[in-house]
Amino acid sequence: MGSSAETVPPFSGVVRKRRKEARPSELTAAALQLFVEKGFAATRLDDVAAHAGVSKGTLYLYFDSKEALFRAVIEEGIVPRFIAAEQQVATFEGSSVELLRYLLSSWWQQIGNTPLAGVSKLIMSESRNFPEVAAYYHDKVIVQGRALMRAVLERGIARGEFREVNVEAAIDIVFAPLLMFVLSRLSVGFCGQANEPEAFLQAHFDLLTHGLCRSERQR
Amino acid sequence: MGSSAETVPPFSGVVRKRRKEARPSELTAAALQLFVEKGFAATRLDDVAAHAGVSKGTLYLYFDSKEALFRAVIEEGIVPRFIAAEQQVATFEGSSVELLRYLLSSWWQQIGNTPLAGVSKLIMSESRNFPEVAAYYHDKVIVQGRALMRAVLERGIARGEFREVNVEAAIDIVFAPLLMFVLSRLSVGFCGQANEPEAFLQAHFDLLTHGLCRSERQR
Amino acid sequence: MGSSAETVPPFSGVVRKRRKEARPSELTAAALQLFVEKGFAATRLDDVAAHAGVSKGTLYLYFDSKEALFRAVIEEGIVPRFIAAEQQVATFEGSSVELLRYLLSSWWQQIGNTPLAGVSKLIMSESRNFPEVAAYYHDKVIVQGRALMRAVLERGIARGEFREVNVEAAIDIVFAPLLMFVLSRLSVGFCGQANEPEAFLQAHFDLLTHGLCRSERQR
Amino acid sequence: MGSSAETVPPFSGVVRKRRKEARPSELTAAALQLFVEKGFAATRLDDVAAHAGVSKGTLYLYFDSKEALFRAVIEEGIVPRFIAAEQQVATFEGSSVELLRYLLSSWWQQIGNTPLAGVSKLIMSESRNFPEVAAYYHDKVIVQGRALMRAVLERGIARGEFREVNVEAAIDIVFAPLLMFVLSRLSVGFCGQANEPEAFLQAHFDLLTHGLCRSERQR
DNA sequence: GATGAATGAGGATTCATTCAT
DNA sequence: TATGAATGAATCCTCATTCAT
Repeated sequence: MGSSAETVPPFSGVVRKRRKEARPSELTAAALQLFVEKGFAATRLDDVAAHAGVSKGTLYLYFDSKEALFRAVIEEGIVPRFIAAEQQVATFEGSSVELLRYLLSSWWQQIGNTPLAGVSKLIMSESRNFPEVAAYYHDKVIVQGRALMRAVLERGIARGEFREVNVEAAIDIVFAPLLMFVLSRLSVGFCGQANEPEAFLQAHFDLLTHGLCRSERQR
Repeated sequence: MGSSAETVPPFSGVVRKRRKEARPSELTAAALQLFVEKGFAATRLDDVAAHAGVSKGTLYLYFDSKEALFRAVIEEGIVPRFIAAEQQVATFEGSSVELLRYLLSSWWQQIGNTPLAGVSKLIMSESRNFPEVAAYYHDKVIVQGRALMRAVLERGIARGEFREVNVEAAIDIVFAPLLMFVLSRLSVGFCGQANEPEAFLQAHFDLLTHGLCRSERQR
Repeated sequence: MGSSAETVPPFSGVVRKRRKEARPSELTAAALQLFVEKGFAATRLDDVAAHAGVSKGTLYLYFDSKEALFRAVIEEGIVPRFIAAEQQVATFEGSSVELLRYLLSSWWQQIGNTPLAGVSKLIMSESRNFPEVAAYYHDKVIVQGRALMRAVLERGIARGEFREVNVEAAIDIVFAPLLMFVLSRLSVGFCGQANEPEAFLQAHFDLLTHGLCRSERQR
Repeated sequence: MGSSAETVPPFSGVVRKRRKEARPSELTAAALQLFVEKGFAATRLDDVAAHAGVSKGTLYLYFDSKEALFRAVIEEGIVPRFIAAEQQVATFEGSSVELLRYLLSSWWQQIGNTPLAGVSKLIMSESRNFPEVAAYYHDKVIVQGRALMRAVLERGIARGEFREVNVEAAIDIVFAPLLMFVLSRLSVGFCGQANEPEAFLQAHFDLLTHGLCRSERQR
């Protein structure tokens, strides 16, 4: 099989590389860290190799090029747990507020508070340079994630729990503080309190559900 | 400094030696665009020069190095209109909701919807590579901006218009959707509807003030 | 001067990774030649690499910069054989004239008539541009060499063989014709007879010991 | 006028440049100083212009190129006083020792101890890069100077004042300490006592005429 | 004549990529 | 499979040279 797909394979192709299974995740982990820290162009493969404890040449046993490594980092960073999550949303029994809280909390624990959060920054920084990768990420993550949140919001509206808000906008507005918090952490204290995630999450949830205003007439 | 040819070069056929004063901002404008699009490291100075309509060497008449150009881009992108804004906040007569809307709307019109928005993305992407620049930006922009928003929120709370929220967190939460919207636009459609800013802003404001939930008991 | 393998690597098919230890001195040798010929600034690293039979980038595997290469050239060009020589001077049994002749002859054979002579020209040409390197050379070579010659002259004076001359000046005066001869060769026939070193050395020695004048009363 | 002298004029041509007379000697003086200090290639015309107190462009009013400036520096640095000197040698009445001393002393005062001394260093450093200039200098200065010294030495030998030395070698040997002293000064203390020219000259003359050895039998 | 902004070819340096071991 | 020496294209930066003023 190594014979055919030598040249640049289509990004979303199935068989990108022999030895795909053998790819040490140390390599992509090291790459993710450095790409997030310095950006793609400013990261040297020497450094990636050093961080992973291998020699420079070894990288090329597993990845055809720096760009292929980038793609692998993104691919590997995509957690396709959406189907399970969709199932949970569909069968959730509690209130929509509880469902929302559960979802945000899950995201934080499984992505936002892990190295995977870096993928978000990476996509944001590099998407103009790698449109196909960005498109891939968009389809696999953003569209899916938005669908999930859309389901939650529509559930709440349908059940009379939520107001009839602009759902498409609300999806982004709900995610935005989490993403900003994460991006801020990966930059250099973009936000104010990059140190108390729990309090921040709690405050976000509180504001989201209650709104800022004290009572009807203040609005 | 001649009276006429302040901005656009006078349409005399050839323009050798335009205005030495105007040149730098043409260069930083081109640089901002490309830095935002490709990132600092991936931007070639040749390209910057070409975009500005000058030759490579000309850049070095105004900036000592690529890094100095980056610094200039950030510095020039900092709008120190905070003092005036502070004054306005201090003397504002209307409700805090109106004040908040005014502030967000102003930011959108004067920064978010202009090329200056790129500076935010730039800082986010490159702050790890340029800590001093990031620190400078932090002091001049983030701290100031947060102070402004803090004043608004505290005003609302003091006047009984706003609930007693976690102010520090709220500051970030209020800004986050605007920033994400902007970052999304500068990336590749990170959010969903990167095309209807007004609706998005309106939805954000609505959600912010009213909250998601229909009534007290839903929460 | 061997006919065949001057430039071409030994006839094993390909020569990747020769001897990592031998490489640097091949590079400095090439660099010395070109630095002497063209001067530091006018020498292109491309040329140095080509002369050494490697590619441009290879230079940077061994030297951090062009300046580092220059320093290495000088350092490698320093022959610390002074201690042995000092010993010889201290224990020499013959006349001081013989000792002097021996010393000059040694210098000629071991330095003046070898590529190392180029180091002298290099130091002379570039010392203003590389003060620390010049200082290093001064300490390691000039001071040591002068000490050696001083010992010889003072020996001769002490033993009544030499007149009581101005020793410090004499040191330089003794060396000057040798150095000039060498510099002349490396330039473009600065002196007259750059072709008969032996005769020149002999004439210098003769003049040095006998003086120009025929007899006492001519002076 | 731009039509005629466009192309590279032969170096020794008569009409090299219009405006030759008008050439401000500040320019060549500044150039000489910097060429001697840094070498030709490492000297920036900006610096030359700044040292001369003019703008960069002004240099090109007087010299077609950097190389032309170099040529002018050398040309201007050549003191064609040899004919007068030859006359003096031919008609000198005193002893050859006195004549020799007079000559060395004159050289020191008129060249060695003036900025013109730099020309020697320049020629030595750059002759390989400018063979025609070196050839020109050789013909105008070295050949003439050697002829002068040859005349003195042959006069002394003919009159029985000097021993029958190897004249061609002796010429260089006589000049070498002076040149080295000068080169040393222009470098960075190549010799030992770059600070007492008179003593050095005296010592050189003493050694030259008397020789190093105390008496006949020491030799 | 004089200026200095503008140019762009040239050279130092970096780093992704290759390949013999 | 793993290595790291070697490569050379790409890019930053310099500076001699030009030319409109």
